[in-house]
Amino acid sequence: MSSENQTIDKIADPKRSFIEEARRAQIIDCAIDVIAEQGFAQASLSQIAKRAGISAGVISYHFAGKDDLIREVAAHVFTKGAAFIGPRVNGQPAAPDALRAFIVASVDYVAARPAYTRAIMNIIRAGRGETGQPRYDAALEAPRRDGFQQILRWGQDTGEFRAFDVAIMARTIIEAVDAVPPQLAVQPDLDMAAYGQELATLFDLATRAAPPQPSAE
Amino acid sequence: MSSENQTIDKIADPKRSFIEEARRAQIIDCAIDVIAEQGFAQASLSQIAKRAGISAGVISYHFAGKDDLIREVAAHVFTKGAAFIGPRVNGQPAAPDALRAFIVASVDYVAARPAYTRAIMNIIRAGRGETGQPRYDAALEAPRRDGFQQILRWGQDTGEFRAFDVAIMARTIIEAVDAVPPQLAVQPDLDMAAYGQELATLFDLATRAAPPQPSAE
Amino acid sequence: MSSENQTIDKIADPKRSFIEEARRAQIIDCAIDVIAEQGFAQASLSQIAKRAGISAGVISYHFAGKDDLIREVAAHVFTKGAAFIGPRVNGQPAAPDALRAFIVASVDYVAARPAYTRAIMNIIRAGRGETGQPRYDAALEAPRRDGFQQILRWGQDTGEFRAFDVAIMARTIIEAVDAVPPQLAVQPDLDMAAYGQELATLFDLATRAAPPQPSAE
Amino acid sequence: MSSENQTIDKIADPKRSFIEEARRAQIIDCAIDVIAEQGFAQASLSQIAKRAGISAGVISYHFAGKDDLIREVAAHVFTKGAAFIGPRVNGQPAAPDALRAFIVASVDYVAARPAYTRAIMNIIRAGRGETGQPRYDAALEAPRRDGFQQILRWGQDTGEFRAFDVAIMARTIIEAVDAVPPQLAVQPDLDMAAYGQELATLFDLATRAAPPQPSAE
DNA sequence: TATGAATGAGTATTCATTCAT
DNA sequence: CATGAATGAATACTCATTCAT
Repeated sequence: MSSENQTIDKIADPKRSFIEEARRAQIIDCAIDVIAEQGFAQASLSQIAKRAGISAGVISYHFAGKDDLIREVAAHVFTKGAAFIGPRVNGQPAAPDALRAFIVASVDYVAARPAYTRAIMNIIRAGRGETGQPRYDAALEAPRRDGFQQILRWGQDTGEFRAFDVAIMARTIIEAVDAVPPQLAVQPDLDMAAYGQELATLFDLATRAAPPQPSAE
Repeated sequence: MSSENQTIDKIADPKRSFIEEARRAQIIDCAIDVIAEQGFAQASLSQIAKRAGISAGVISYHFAGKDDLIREVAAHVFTKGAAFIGPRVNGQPAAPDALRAFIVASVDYVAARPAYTRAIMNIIRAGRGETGQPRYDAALEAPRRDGFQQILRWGQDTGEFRAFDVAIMARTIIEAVDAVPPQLAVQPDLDMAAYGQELATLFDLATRAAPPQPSAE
Repeated sequence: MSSENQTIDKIADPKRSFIEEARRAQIIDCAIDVIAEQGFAQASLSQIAKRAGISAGVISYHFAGKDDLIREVAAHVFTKGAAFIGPRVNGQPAAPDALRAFIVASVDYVAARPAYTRAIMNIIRAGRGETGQPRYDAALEAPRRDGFQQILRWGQDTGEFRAFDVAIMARTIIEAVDAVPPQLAVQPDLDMAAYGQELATLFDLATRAAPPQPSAE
Repeated sequence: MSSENQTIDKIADPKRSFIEEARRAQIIDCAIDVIAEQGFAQASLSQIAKRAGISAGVISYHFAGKDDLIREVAAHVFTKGAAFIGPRVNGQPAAPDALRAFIVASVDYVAARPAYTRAIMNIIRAGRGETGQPRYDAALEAPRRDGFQQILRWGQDTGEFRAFDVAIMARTIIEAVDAVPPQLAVQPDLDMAAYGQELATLFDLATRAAPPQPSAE
C-alpha cells in the first residue's frame, strides 16, 4: 500500500539507509529522463549527474558502475510496469478478455509513463554492453512474457484460442507493444486509446479459434 | 547476371577503381559483422579495422567519415534485402498471397543473411546520431513499409481484408519480422521456415475480412 | 592591492574554486611558455600538458576546448600588458610625451615578459582558425590600437603632430613594437632600453609637425 | 630576358629535366595560392595537390618533404621580389631617393603579387617547424635587409641621414612593409599607392638629418 | 556522504610519407 | 613519372572511474 508510493521499494536493499535510497531513487529517475530524451548513447554519467544537480562521482559512489545503474533503471521500470498492468489483467473472466486487457493496459502504460517506456526501449535496443552481457537482467522481462504466454495457453486449453506457437505469438505481441513508445515520441498526438484497441483486435483475430462450423448436415 | 552476384554493383560509383571498390566492400562487410556481433555502440572504427586486418585510417581514407560508412552499410543491406524479397512478392495473384509471400520472404532473408539483418536492426534501433539525424537514409526503409501498406490497401480494396488501420498493421508486421534476427542470435537452431509460416498465418487471420455469413439461406 | 599581483584575478569567475583557479593559471602559464618557445602550431594540448606535468585530459576538463584556452591566454597577456603600460601613459602632459611613453613602455613590457609577448605574437600571427574566426577576442587588441590612435589625433589637434594617416601610423608603430619579441628570442642580449628609445625617437620624428619657420627674411 | 619568364630559373638544379622542373614550378605555384588563401596551417599537401590536380604523393616525389617545398616556395617569392624591386632602387641618385624607391616598390610588389606576399607572410609568421628550424632559409631574407641597411648607411655617410641604429631602422621599415599584405586581404580596396607614399614619407622624416640651422648670427 | 579534480583509455579524424603498381 | 592505397603517429576531445579532501 504505502509501499506503492515509494520509488524503488521492491528492490531496495534493507541494509541501505534512507538517505542512500533517496539518492539512488533520484539518480534512477534522472537517468530515465536523460535516456528517454537523449537516447542511450548520449546518456553519459555526466549528463545524468547534471540533470540531478550532483557531481558525477556520486553516481559511481552509489552504484557499482554504469552497468549497475542501467540494470537498476530497467528493474525499476519493469517493476512499475508490472504494478500498473497486473491488476488490470488479473480477474478477467476468460483468456480473450485477459489478452485484450493486457494489450490495452500495456499501451496505456506507454501513455501514462512515456519517459519510462522510452527509456527502457532505448536500453533494450542499445543491445549488449562492452562485456557482451545484456544491459538489463533478462529475468525482468520474463514476467511480462510469461504473463502473455500463460494467457495464451489458457485460451488454447479452453479452446477459445487456436493452436499457434505460443512463444512466437507472445513475442510478436510484445514487439507490437514495444513499438509504441518511439512512435509516440515522433508523433506526440498519437491516439493511444485507438492504438490499444487496434492492437487488441488485431491479436484477438490472430489468436481466436475458428468458430464452430454451423456445419452442414 | 553474374554482376547480380557482385557485392556492391548497383550502388557502385563508376568513378571508383576496382581495388577501391574491393576495399570498400571489405570494410562494409566487416562493419556488418562487427555491428551484428557486438552491437552498434561497440562498433568503433578501430574494431572494424581490426576485423578487416587494416589500419583504422584506411576507413577514413575510403569513406568520408563514420556516418558515411554506416549509411553505406544500411544502403547495402536494404538493397540486398529488396533484391531478395521483391521478386518473391511481385506476381502474386492476390493481396493475401502477396502478404504471406512478403512475410515469409522477409523471415527467409533473416535466415539467409543473419548478420545483415542483425546489423541493420542494430543500426536502426541505435536511433539517431549526435546531430539528431537518423544514421541511415530514411528513404531506404520506405520501400518495405510502403510495400506492406500497398498490399494491405490492395486487400482492403478487394474486400479480402477487413477495415483495420493500415499504418498500425504495417508497423506491427514489420516489428514482428524485425524481432527475428535477435532471437536467431540467441537461439541459433530456431526453425525459421516454421517461424515464417507462423507469422504469415498470424497476420493472415489478423487481416482477413470475415467470411460472408452463409446467412440464413 | 595585493590582489593586483595575483595572476588572473580580474578575469576570474567567482564561481571557480581556489584550486580550480590555480590549475587554470598553471595551464595558462604553461601554454604561454610552450607557444612562446615552440610556436603556435606546435603547441598541442599534449605538449602543454607535458610541460605542466599533467594528463592532457586535465586541460579539456578545465577549459571548454583548445580555443577557449587560447582565448584565455590572449586575454591574460593583453590584460597584463594593459596594466603594465596604461599607468605609464596616462598623465603625460602632451601627445608627444604620451607617444614616447607608450612606445617605451611597450618595449619595456617585452623585456619584462618576453614569453608573454612572444606567445601573443605567435597567436596573433598564426591567423585565423579553421572556422575562420580569430583565435582571440579581437576586442582585446582594440585598446592598444585605439590608444595609439587617440594619442596621434590628440597631437594633430594641438598642432604638435603633422597631418599623417592615423590608421597607417598606428599600425606601423604597433608592428614595430611587435617585431621586438622575436628579435629578443634570437638575440637575448639585445639592449631593450636602447631599442625603446630608438623607436620612440624614430616615431617622434615621423609624427612631428615642422617647426614654425623663423621666416622673416 | 627569357629567363625572366621561367618560373624558378635561378634556383633550378641543372640536373633536373624539363618536365621535372615544370612539375616543381606548378606545385610551387599552387602551394603559394593555397598558403595565401587558406593560411599556412590549412595548407596540407593534400590541399596543394588538389589545387594542382595531382596526387599528393607527387609532391613527396618531387620534393624531399614538406619543409623542402616550403623552403622552395620562400626562395621563389624572395627571388621574384628581388627582381621586382631591385631595378627600381638601383640607379637612384641619393640615399633618400633610394629609400623612398625601395619602400614604394616594396608596397607596389604587394599590390602586384598579393598572393606571393600573403603566402610568404603566412610562412614567416607560422614560425618554426617541428624540428625547431625556420621554415625558410634565413639567407633569403638577407638581401632585402641588407639592401635597406646599405641605403641607410649610405645616407648616414653623406650626412643626409641622422645617426640612428641602422639595424633597428631597417627592421622597422621591413615590418611596416610586411604589415601590408594581411591588411590588403582584409580590406581589398586599400589604396596601395597612397599607402606606399605615406610609409615613404614617414621613414623619410624618421631618417633625415636635421637641416643645418640657418644659425643665428 | 559528497565533491570535483584527475586519470587513462577510448573516440573519429587528419596528415606527411611510403611504395607497389 | 604518376598514382592512389596504406600506414602510423598525431590531433582534440569524451568518458567512466578513482580518490583525496
